[in-house]
Amino acid sequence: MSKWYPKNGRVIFHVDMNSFYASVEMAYDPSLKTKAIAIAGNPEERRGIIVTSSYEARAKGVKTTMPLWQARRLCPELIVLPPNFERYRKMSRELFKIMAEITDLVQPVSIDEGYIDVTDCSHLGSPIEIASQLQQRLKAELDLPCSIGIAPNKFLAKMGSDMKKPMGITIIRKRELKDVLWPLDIGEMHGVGEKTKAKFNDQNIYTIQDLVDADPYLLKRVFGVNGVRLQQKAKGEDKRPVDPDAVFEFKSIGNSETLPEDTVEEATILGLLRKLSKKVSERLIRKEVVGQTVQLMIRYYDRKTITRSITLAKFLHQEQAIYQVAVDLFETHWNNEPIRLLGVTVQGLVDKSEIVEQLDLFHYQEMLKDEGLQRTIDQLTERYGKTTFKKLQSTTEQQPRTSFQKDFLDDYRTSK
DNA sequence: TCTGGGGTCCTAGGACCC
DNA sequence: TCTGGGGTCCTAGGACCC
Repeated sequence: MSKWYPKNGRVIFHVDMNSFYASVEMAYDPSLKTKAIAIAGNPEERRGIIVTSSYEARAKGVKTTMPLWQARRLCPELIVLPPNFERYRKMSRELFKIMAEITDLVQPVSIDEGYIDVTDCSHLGSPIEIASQLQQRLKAELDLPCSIGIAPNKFLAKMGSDMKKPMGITIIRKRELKDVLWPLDIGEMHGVGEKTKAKFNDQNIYTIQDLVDADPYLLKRVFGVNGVRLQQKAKGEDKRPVDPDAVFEFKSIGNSETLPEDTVEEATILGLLRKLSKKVSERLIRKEVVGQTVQLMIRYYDRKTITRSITLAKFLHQEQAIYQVAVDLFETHWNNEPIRLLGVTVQGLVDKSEIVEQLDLFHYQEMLKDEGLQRTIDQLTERYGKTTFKKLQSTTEQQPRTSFQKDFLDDYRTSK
């Protein structure tokens, strides 16, 4: 083992692509290099925002999430491109393929960043040599710049990759924390956003050092488990492993869309719900998963946002089924005020192969449409309670075992 | 002329079970 | 007839990240 590797402990990389979407566009069209460019959702529409921008644009004050019109005012020569996600996904696959040549222990965390556990890669050189080679390869073969953080755990590696951009390599060692990490503003910490920063400030915590020194009981009381966890990380402790399989463990799949104009028009609304349901269904089917909960999101004209969801007795993945539930939720919960955005998400995902019972759409239709049956279900729900009713309904449809279940089944059949 | 779209995780309250 | 307390599931909302 090389002397570069600690005897105990790990060596983790965090690889972060620099202004990824803009860099991909520049790689495709080199004439864009050195120009101020930005990727913005729907450049034609009034509600576009900056998704990413080149360093030239950033120099003019253009920032991510800034409304497009504001960016154009700051930087009139800005070249605005619509996002080409197909292109970015393809590039993403290429760069993770290159990372995977180092080791299998690669965990993508988003389209443009990932962790690599190189603890057992000493045969390839020192960590800094491996990182440097990786960075050069990504630049040479894909024409994409990246920054790499090297540290004994994920959190510190993540903080490291953020410190030198573009094309930086930063090593953070445990013994250097007090010099390189702790002086930073608490808001710089990964996992601390605007709200948490303000809350920390209320407790007289302004730097990461302050968090390290804070009373753990106070943190637990005011911030819950998150406070304690953040303090652990600030101290440089983070045991989370690099998990190559995490990327396959989807928990939800959803699509949402802002309307060109706020609307109360049902035809427009239902049209969008249809479109969103279709998109979600296609993604579920492509990933070979089914879900049990459908969530509808409504954002009103004043940005007030509500979510309403329902967990079904069966799993679903088909467009028509998702659409019906979404419409049902919509009809029930819409307050008739103008709508800005709609979203449809399917949660509680399970591999399709794990589901014995296949969902049939008409089961849900039956429940909704057959008035008589619906009344029966309502009555029985009232008699047995909602949770119990659902449970009993599914168990007794197979084979009742307890006397309680048998009684229920009698009720169920009689009233049916 | 404000502020997109894809997610994850945590919390808190209510219903219900035992 | 009144009353506990632990645990799970479901739902809604919020914070955060890229």
